[in-house]
Amino acid sequence: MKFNLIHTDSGSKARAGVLSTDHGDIMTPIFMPVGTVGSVKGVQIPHLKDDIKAQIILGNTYHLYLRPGLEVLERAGGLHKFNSWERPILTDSGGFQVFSLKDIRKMNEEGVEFRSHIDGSKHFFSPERVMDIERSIGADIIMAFDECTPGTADYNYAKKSMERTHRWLDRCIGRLKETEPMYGYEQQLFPIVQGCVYPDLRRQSAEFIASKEAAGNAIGGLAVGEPAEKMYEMIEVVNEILPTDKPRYLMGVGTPANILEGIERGVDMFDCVMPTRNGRNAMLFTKNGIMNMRNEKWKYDYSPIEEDGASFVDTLYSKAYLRHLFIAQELLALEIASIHNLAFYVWLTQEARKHILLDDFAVWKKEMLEKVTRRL
RNA sequence: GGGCAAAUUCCAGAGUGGCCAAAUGGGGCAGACUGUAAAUCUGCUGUCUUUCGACUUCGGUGGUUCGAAUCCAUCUUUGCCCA
Repeated sequence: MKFNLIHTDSGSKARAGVLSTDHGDIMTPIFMPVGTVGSVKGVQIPHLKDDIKAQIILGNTYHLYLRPGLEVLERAGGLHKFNSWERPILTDSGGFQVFSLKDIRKMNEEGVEFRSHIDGSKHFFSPERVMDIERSIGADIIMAFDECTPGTADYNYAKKSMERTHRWLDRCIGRLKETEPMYGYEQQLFPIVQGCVYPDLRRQSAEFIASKEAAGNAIGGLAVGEPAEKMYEMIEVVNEILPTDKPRYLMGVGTPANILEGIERGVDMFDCVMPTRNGRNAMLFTKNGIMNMRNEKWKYDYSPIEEDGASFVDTLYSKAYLRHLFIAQELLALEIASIHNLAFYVWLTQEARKHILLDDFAVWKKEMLEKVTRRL
């Protein structure tokens, strides 16, 4: 895996680069659609590839481990073969599930005991176990097993949690050294910076993570309950320390505005469920603002979903028609909205890249930010 | 022609003397959603008012009662049954 930093914007910290993997290149900054259980909900591979122009998608270790299970994935030859996505894949480790499924877990130094949200069965994840599972899934980029600290955590908890994430990281690295990729291509571990909203913890964590000299580094534990301004401040603190010659991945973020702010502060990779989940709930993101497609105001609006939109769905279908599909609870509504939002998100990051290369990112971003946050 | 049953707020449908502006579901309107336990969840949905509250509603009309969607009379409409 190689990261080639092509240009850094002169008016900001925004960067354009190319991350090369055995499944192809990724033009950063990039938005990565989330495909938790091995599918980007509601979107078929050809649309993902040719229309949305996704360059890399996510999968989730916790979910794939529970269903379909490792046996199915291994016999398929890994997740790429199983879901027919031949481009790069990144797997999250289950660290976020430790956070979001907190009612059905027990955590200690060794790892985390979960109850399956599907059938209640007991399972145990340790850093070593998670690395083995990520080997079986076979993603190009595999995330370290961390604890995603809530944004509201107090200093002491945040510190302890961060230190445990660091110890777990060493165990992840150790395990990967003992094992080999299963399917003949490279897998690289991205460690995760924690530290909640406390600048000194974030600095400490960023230094620890940077010292591991991983192929790429992630910033976790943001957009989990803290104010957006805190998040931006933490990104700045961390990116002061993380190496410039490695990609930086801001996990789970976010709104189009969050992404623009992240890029401006030197983030290269993003993922978020927002375009798909909110899309399924009738929220459309466009370069001119946000639309709730269930609103009555679109009832007789036969204009395209988005003029000059990033996807074929934008001009093929009208606002009134898409509204009708949502009101009638037609499956097609979910598909159209998901395709639209994902295409917009990928377009937004690739457009940012274009302006970084033109060296006018800061100007473009300011204008875009204003448009993208409007409510239509 | 005779008999029986029923008419409730946008729809369906509870309610059978005061706790009823009226359950519940649907529909409608709006909001939330950030490393996906989410095609999910929340709020509002007679009128006026910021709230408190006031006012008008349960097919029509007229009664009984301190008080009626609920009881009585009658009319209208609908459904079912018998000729």
